[in-house]
Amino acid sequence: MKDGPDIARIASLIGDPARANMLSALMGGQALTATELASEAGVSAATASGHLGKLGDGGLVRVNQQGRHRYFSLAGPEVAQTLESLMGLAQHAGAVRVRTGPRDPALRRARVCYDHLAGDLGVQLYETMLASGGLTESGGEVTLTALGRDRLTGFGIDLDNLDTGRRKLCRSCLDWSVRRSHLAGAVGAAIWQQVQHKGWAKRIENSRIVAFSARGEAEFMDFLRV
Amino acid sequence: MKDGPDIARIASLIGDPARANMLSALMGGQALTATELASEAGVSAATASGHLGKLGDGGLVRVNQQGRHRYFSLAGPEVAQTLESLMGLAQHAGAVRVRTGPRDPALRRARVCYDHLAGDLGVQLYETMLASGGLTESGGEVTLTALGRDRLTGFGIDLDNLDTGRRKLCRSCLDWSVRRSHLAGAVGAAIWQQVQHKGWAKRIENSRIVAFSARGEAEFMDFLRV
DNA sequence: TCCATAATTCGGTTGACGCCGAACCATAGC
DNA sequence: GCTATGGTTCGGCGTCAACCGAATTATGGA
Repeated sequence: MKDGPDIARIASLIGDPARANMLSALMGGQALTATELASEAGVSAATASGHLGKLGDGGLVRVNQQGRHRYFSLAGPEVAQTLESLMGLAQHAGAVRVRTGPRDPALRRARVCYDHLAGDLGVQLYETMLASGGLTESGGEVTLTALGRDRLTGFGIDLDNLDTGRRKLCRSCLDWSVRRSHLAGAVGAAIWQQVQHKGWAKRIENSRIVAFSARGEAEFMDFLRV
Repeated sequence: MKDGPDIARIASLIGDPARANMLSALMGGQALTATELASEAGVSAATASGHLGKLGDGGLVRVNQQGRHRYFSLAGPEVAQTLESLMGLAQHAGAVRVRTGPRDPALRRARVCYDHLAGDLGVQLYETMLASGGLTESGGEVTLTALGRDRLTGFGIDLDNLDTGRRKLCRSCLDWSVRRSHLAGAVGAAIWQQVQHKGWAKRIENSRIVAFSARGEAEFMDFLRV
């Protein structure tokens, strides 16, 4: 009633089913057009437009005009993190959707979280990088070591180009399915890009699930073990 | 529309202003009665009762019957963490309440977050414990070292009694004002208990602000420096 | 036993918001 | 220029949920 940020305002933004569906869809990390989001949410284009306006005002999504298309994406990693956090709560409260098909285990194994890898494999990546001394964590801050930089450069990631200062290089993000952290931030995103680029894995259409090829998964595991 | 936890359900629970006020009040960590929460939210007892029922169904609050009073508290640390996360977003989106009085700096300096210390001092505690080797962090898991256990025992905390397995001993919690982590979990709660017990600080009535005495703050700082 | 206080349940009102269709603006391509 | 398509704005409809007062059920104390 008195102090602190106005939490109800943005929670109610997320609290509408149509908007929540849109945000969930955007958790895939891709920018989507208004009509795609409308179909994702199951509402008409007019309704979707209204919702997207509100999400924009609330600072939850960003717009990117491109010709006559308007591409929407999450406003930033903090938004994605909050959404994951909410998913964790919902999961815990047993409020999973009825439609929990056989795809669910795959979702737990590997999925895309905004713009980086999550699920079992994402957590594994993060933890082995810590254990092998490529990353260090202190005070909630995650940083690359010299060793880690070397290894990523060898993996084909151009770190100098990444470190624009606009976005934190490394960040830990709590995983709703595994309940441990995985690697987010610019480096997390770059790794996911590279994994796709090498053909090790790709996203399943219209889903957050990441499918590794047999060979890709083996190579990924090798990369972890180094 | 299809997969994952039902995020809209619980977000809409938090999204109602009256309920959000109640939850914010419970972030103080104390259990409050239904009437106290009603006045906190500015609604009638009847309305509050309805809200509390919903919050209970949604798994966000726990009830504790004591005589003819029913004490409500947050269902767990995950709930508190999610709320802080939402506050961070709201803060970032500039959606702070109009009523940002002079009390705000005090809130940033030291406050109680559910059942442990937050704000500048909370973050400082966490970071010096990491830096001095009392804590280690790995894969999002925070653990006490032998050194850390010694120091806490010397501080007057009975760790054996704390480690019931029911609750994680250490956990990092993202701070919405400082945007870095502070120490939560059973140990975080115990430290806050002990700080109060030693008379170093106490909560301001009906607020999350923690007021350190001059002497108490000095002693706290000494404790950090060891 | 009886009264005061905490809390929930019920009925009815009201306002807010999500929804759509249709009309309207903008861009791209011919 | 014209036309197709993406997107927003407007008006009106319907529903849902928050709200309160009053009645009802517990509990504790005199």
